[in-house]
Amino acid sequence: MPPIARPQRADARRNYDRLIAVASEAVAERGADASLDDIAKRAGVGPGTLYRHFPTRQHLLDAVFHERIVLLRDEAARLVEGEPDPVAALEAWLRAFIEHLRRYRGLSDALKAIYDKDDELMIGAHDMLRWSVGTLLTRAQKAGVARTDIDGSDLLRIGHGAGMVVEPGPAGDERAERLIRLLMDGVGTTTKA
Amino acid sequence: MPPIARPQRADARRNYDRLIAVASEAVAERGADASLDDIAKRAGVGPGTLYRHFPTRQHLLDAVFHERIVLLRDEAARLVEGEPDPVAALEAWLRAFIEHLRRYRGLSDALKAIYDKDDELMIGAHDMLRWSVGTLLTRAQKAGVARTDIDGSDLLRIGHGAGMVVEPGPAGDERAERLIRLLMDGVGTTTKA
DNA sequence: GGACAATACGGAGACGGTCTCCGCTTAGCA
DNA sequence: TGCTAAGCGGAGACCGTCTCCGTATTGTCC
Repeated sequence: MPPIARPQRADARRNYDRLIAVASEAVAERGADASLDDIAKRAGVGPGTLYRHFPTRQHLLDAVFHERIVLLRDEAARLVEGEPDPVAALEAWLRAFIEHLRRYRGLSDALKAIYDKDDELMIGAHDMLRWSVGTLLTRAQKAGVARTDIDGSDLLRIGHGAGMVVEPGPAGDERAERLIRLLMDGVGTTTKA
Repeated sequence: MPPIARPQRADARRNYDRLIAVASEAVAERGADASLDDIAKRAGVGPGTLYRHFPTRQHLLDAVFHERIVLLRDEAARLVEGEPDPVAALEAWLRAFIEHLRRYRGLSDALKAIYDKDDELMIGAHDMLRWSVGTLLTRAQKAGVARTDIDGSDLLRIGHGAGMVVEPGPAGDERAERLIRLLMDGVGTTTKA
């Protein structure tokens, strides 16, 4: 799936951005099966416009996914900057990551695919995630408060698994919290060499 | 979602069983979105018949899910009987479990739901899974070769996460193997108190 | 600011999957 | 063999997907 270039004309760009924003809501509300015609309608454009910008549902989902990952990277950057405790920072980011997975459940296939796909969007997402978790984990490891026999990829994958297994909404909040504590437990140096 | 009683008349029962068998194939091949009319056609019945037995797609998926879980329980029983090494038995079952998840990817939502749903089918599935993993794990724990601070539920959940994160087909085989080894590593008594 | 490409829009409609309704068929029983 | 309850199945309404192409808008050049 080749990446779709960002459109040039002002009206096109406006519609493009709007579609992503509306789709983002729709995916959170109704999952990956949200009606595309409905998304187009809510964005105030015709179906033709949606399909020109995003030839398949997957293109649209990928774009939404990318947008959410940007937010997660920003969160990581903020934590590196503003949270001096490396463990607290890592935990906060993992919490945000798992929240993302629970809320945008329909996007978890996209996350699974970042390892394989090779278009610009997905490579970008992969890099951002690696940077986020890598930076936070390395910092904790250098401070001697995280075991050194795991890497960002491990943490990402296990966080992914955890996020997918916990239902969204308040119903799963407590279980999510338990899993996060378990994970952080496993990351700490006190647990294992 | 109330459970659907198994039909009584011979022809109805024949169609019911056939639909599940065909649906099972279809889900493995095309995922949870497989066309229901197509499943009906492949089973040699009209769509009306399918929808009478399984009012919603979820009913059909649940039935297929239940059938697969029966097989996993049988596998556990066989291992308890025929594999004297408790660790090897547990590992073999986990491998089968993860294989199931990779192959019947579309059923993972059903697995997630067994904790909440309260119809007969799902309670049965939950019990069978708990029995399977519980029996194998307890045996290993009693033999002193598995840590005692985890229970079947933990193992089920973590196996679930692992199975969902690895792509199906030969492409993911190696990664699946790595995760299984990691899991078994974590289960062993050498690792943790 | 007018005119002209180039770019983009949008909705009618074909297509395919979902699900229902109800007239017809069959199994099982006496 | 005849009766009746149970079950069958397909026509068709409905809804979401996606395309095609006539129309509209943008940006540019003078």
